[in-house]
Amino acid sequence: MKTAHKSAQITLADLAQKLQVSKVTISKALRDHPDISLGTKQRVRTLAAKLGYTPNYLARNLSSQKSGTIGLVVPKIAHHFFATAIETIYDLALENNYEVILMVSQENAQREALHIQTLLSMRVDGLLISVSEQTRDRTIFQHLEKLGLPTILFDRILEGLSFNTVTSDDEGGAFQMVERVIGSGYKQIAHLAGYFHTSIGRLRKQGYEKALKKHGIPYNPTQVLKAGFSEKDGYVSFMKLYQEDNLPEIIFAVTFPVALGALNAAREIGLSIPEDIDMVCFGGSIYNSYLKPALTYVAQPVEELGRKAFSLLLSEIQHPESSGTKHLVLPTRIVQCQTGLGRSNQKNKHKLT
Amino acid sequence: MKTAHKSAQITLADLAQKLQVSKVTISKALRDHPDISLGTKQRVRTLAAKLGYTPNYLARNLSSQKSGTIGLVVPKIAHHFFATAIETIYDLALENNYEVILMVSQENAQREALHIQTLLSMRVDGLLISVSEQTRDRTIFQHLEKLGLPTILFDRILEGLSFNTVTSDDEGGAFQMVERVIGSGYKQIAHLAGYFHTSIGRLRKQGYEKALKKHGIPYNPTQVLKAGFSEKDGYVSFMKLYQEDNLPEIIFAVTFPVALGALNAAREIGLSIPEDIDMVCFGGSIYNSYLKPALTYVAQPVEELGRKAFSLLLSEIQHPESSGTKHLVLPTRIVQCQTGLGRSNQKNKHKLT
DNA sequence: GTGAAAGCGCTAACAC
DNA sequence: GTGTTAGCGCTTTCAC
Repeated sequence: MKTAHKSAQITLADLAQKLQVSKVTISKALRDHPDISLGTKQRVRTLAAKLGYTPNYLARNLSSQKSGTIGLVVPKIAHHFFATAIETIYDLALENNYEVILMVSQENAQREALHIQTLLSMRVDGLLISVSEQTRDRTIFQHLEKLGLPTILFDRILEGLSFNTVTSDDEGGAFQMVERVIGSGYKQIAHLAGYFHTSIGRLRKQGYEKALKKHGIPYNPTQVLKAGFSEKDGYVSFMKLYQEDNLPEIIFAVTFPVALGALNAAREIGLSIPEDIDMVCFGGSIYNSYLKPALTYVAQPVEELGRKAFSLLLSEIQHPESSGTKHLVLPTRIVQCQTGLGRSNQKNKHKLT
Repeated sequence: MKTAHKSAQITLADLAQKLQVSKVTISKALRDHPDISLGTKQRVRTLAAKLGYTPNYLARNLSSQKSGTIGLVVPKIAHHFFATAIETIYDLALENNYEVILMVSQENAQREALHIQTLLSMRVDGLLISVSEQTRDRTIFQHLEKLGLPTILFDRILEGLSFNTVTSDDEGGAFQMVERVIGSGYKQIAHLAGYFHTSIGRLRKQGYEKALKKHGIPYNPTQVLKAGFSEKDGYVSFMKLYQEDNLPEIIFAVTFPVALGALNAAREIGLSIPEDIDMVCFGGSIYNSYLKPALTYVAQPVEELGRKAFSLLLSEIQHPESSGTKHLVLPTRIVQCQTGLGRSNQKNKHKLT
């Protein structure tokens, strides 16, 4: 038999009555306010603990006009980058006495807008957002801008707005990687790209392009496939190249999941990597080292990114007046594994045309 | 230059004033209350949209005494099982007009208790919890019981409490897997187990034990290593077996991450799988198919588990009086991949002692 | 159809 | 040190 739920929640008034003092005294005692004597504090706390009193967050924050809460919006959760960033941010929030409310847009722009609305209605003190791959409509973001709610965009950002941002060096990382690949002797380098309306998609492609240009390799638009950031996208793009008989010597995938999808497609077709076709990507995973072959990739400073995003947000919350938009770009580095080592590693070419 | 934040949040009163009606009218109009005429509703909504009015969740829920929010507490986020469960639950919540507040305990019991407290103070309508591997102190759970707050434990549960639970058939799945392994000709089967104070740890070990017993294989305590559920634990346990010169023919790991850690250790030592030592585990991952070898594993009905947990919670919230504790146990199935196929696959034994 | 009054549980400002 | 008085922004009776 269960106790009816409603009846069980103790309030300040209950404590006040039991102790024959006013609600204010209880409230102050519980918050360790200097006004209250030690003895009273003790008695209050003891009773509160005994009765299992839990302050009502809604009432407290409504009354005090602050929430102690930040909103975190990410496109996905089952993804090394976001899972790590989320954990970092949770840790920092805990240290700084903030609660974080996490919302997952599932790469869906409508859902993203909905979640931001909810967070707004919860009156969070600030927002940390990594934009979905589908986001084109900026209405909700402009609304945020107008509100002046402290908001940091991280990793996947929207340009041309006044938010502070923290990103990896997407263009530079891609450039470096493609340059290295060229250095390994490759000339036909396909790019399984992200959408170009998304910052990381466009920038990584730009890095790719610049590296080609620098080394006098012509840009071949049929080998740049614009799609999303998921496994499925990588699979589809690889298959498209294959069906068009347009497979390159090496693939540079825009994200780790995309590379995984491509790997999967290659395996289905019966091509082995890196012998038949080589592959590198932007972004890693804890699972990469277990792959055969482990992919050479551009490593992002994920934790650093989470930390910077959080601390920027914190300072925005604490000093709302400080002007001047900041755009932090954190350096990436290449982690050399078993791919991208060059044509000498290829036992045979995949096409005999 | 940013607008000061505080000033920008519109309230019911603002709308009421602009429209020269009372706050109540606005409130009702916004909630589509039948009291209000269509014309008024229209005017109210138009203005609200124009001004970017966002109802204050805190005030609304404090006043109405319900939150429309459920709390979700999981041990980890970067783990296939939880990531999937979380996404499923988020989807269902959205469909049913609930917000979910996610808290991650990071396998830390204190943090778990803290988070449950916070959720309580947020006055969530119900709780979905998967218990951390470190949880021994049940105080907070007993408190929940006393409160009568609708609470469902899923996957990692605590026994002997009155909560409804949803789990995979941990014992049955383990039994089946070990029986199959025995059928493949193995006799020396080590179990990298979880903590036995955790439901899944104890039950999976029980399944392992029962299968051995049924087939007349003596239980060897030195080959059952009690540890956590993470990669690190798998690594350490494997190394321990190795250093004690006590490696078995095959390993049955309590979770996928544990298997991964063991895999890692094996690789470091220079043992190949499944040739030198074979390995299977409980629970899969989207990355498994990319492993070399892909591990044969006991698949859990993750989404189903999330769905059932959510719907149990919903019915508890809606019919708090219904008594009788339910313990749903969902069947698992074995996914045969490239391991656990038998000694005929082993090129050579790893020990020549 | 609409609105006035009361109150959700708490905190802030100011007395005493 | 402690308590009184007013709200926070909203919803809920219950009149009109």
